[in-house]
Amino acid sequence: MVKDVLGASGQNYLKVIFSLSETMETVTATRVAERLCISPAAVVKMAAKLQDMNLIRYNRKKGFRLTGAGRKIALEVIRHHRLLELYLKEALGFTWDRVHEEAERMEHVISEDFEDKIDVLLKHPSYDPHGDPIPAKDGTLPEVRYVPLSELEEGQCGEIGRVSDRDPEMLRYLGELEMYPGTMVVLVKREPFGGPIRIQLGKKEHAVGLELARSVFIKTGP
Amino acid sequence: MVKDVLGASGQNYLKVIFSLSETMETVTATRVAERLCISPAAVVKMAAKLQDMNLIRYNRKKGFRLTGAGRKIALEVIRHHRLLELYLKEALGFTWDRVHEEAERMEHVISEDFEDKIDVLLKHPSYDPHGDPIPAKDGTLPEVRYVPLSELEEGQCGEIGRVSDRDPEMLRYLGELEMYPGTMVVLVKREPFGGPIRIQLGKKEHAVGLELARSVFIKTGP
DNA sequence: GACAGATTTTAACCACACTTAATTTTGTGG
DNA sequence: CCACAAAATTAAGTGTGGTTAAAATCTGTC
Repeated sequence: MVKDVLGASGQNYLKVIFSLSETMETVTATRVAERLCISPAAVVKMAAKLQDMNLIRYNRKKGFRLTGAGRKIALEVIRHHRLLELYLKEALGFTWDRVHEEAERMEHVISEDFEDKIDVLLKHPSYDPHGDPIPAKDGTLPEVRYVPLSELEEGQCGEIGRVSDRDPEMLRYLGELEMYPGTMVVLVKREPFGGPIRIQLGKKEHAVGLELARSVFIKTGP
Repeated sequence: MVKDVLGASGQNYLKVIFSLSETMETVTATRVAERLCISPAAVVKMAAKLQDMNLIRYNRKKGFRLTGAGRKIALEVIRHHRLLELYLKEALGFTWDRVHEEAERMEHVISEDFEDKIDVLLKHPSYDPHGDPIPAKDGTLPEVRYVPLSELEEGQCGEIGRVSDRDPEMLRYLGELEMYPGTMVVLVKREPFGGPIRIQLGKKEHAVGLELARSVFIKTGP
């Protein structure tokens, strides 16, 4: 497998660079460092190595960009991660707030054979439990463009497309509110001055904080 | 988990020391080095560290001995390994010659939660696909004492208890011969001068080499 | 009891992936 | 244009887990 030239650490850099690229135009060393919880110095050092291996382009101004080879590896790792998340939930009964951590470790050690087997068992799924798209084996990634719940207009409704998987606490809370991908929400009212956002789910109404509303992404009209 | 004070490397030392102890009275640094495919020097160095951590006792004469804490960790890792082997075979359809390698990497990253979940799914199994006993969560290990097929008397028969899981080639070959744990064999004749051993399985007779016969272990009478 | 040949251990070194601290670069307000 | 803070980089050091080569220690034989 292409990625096997790299240790778990290098794989994580590529994965993080890829996902940061989806949100930001320029991915700086400092951003990567924050996401990986390491020092910027370490990132700069690894950057040189990854550039030598032709997996990324890096310069101060334009930040990190993945090369074709780098992107390929990033997608392989992300595919592992998301397939594992779904597998842990569906086959082993993990709750959705626990799958991220477990997948984070397993993604670097499973073989391609393992990957293929769970892919078949899950019937070639396209989305993980948090609504993130699972890259196909050929590197294709379903294009999704959601809008944060916090950006919805008052009265506007939509289906939850995905939720941020980074904070288990938040996931547990979202679970209590039954805010899963696929659920319909209506933004009832946005209280002013950083106040909560009132939303309706089915019959129930809830008031959720801005931080949470920024971590829930809505599939708006076609 | 107790073992989490150690990296994958340290865990492997304990695992290897444990399993070598089952066969040999004194486990020397050189034996451990061979098994781990590293230099004896590396083993001696790690030995000092593990001794500091109170996981082993080591001296030139008596070799390696696990302390209570060391044994506990070794059994945790072995439990992971064997549960994973069985899980990979039963739940994911891996063939028995491939499970060892995969489990070898996964055993160091799965959580206790993962362990518990596959244990339940497999209905608290006692043996892995090669017939090796799976340590219980409390550190209990079914006592098994088998005799190598190569030691059987001519005409003696018995049930295959376990086979060595180290060589995938051999496992594939054993699979072709349908020599799985649970299968009954009769030693028909032992050809002299390091010659093959003729055995009978069901209706079929085979001639197998000494190396193989030393890797298959027979459950003899009670 | 000396000595050859294995083992075992020590020593010096390497790669990896991080750290902190000091330095350099860069973008911006005054 | 200059100073200054923030960001990026370099430098030096750490811990882990390996290597090879040389030194020390055993072991068995004559």
